[in-house]
Amino acid sequence: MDDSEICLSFLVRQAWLNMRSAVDDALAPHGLSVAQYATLLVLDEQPGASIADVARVVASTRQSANELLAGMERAGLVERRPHSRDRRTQELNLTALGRQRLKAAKPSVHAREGELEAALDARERAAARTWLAHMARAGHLP
Amino acid sequence: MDDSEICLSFLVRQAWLNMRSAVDDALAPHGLSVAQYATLLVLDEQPGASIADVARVVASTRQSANELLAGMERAGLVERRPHSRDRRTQELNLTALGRQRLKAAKPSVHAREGELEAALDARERAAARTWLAHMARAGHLP
DNA sequence: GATAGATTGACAGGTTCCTGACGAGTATTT
DNA sequence: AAATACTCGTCAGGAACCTGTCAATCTATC
Repeated sequence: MDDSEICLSFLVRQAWLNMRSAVDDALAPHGLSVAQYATLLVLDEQPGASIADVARVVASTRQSANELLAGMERAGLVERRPHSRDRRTQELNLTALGRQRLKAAKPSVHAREGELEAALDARERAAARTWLAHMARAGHLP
Repeated sequence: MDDSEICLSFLVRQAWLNMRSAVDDALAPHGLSVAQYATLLVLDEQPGASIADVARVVASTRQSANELLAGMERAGLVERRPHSRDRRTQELNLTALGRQRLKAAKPSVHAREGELEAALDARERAAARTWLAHMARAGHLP
């Protein structure tokens, strides 16, 4: 295939774009964007996290996370209240609605992703995962 | 394994973000952005392509490609002239400068990418490539 | 304790990319 | 030949994200 000439980065980009739109489609019926879904995932695993925490986990910036969370608060998905000990930060927590939406959306996302890689065998899937995990982390050590 | 809990898409996103910044660093000395480099690659392989062609290959839109190409024309990297047969479209071609920049930058990009996945063996790299190629194409059938 | 350094959330401004629409030109159908 | 349906490049406007900066606050060192 002619993809051998093309840069490896662009192959990763195409894969990401394609998966993103697939997940977006799966998320649309639940009224969530991909970024919002990611934020819900983070806050479900780390309740009480700060805006900066969320930004770090999703590899974004404090500002982007701030704007995103403002919208999510307006939608009643999350709740921000002052931190008990650190007066700079805010504690972020899922609301009941946020938890419910996440619980409802998660199977759809997993199903859509599984559907995409259904044609590949377990060995390739596992190898891809280790490859991706490495590429996501490589270059941060020096 | 905490990777099983996290969404697969986000792993791909992180890998793409990481590779993108690495390639960006490799490209900076040559005065090129990632998008410009991609466009140079496309026009080197398909001389005389139109704006819409470029947009299709890099999975972007005509408008984005148009803006990008306007800047590259200003920088003297590409040249746009009216198509000989179709009066709607423009023929895009690399200038001598564009070809020279591409030739100079390509080894840097390949070196940086190879450096990133240096710790992985050939089997994993090959499996990742087929996985990525599949994920970049899956879901276009319906 | 006091002071320097780092961190948090917010504001302004800019970049990049996208959606939607338009006129001009081409391809396809009747 | 005429009408319809595409496709082309481009303009207007907006969404998403980033950098740079700021005061307020916490942490660490002297």
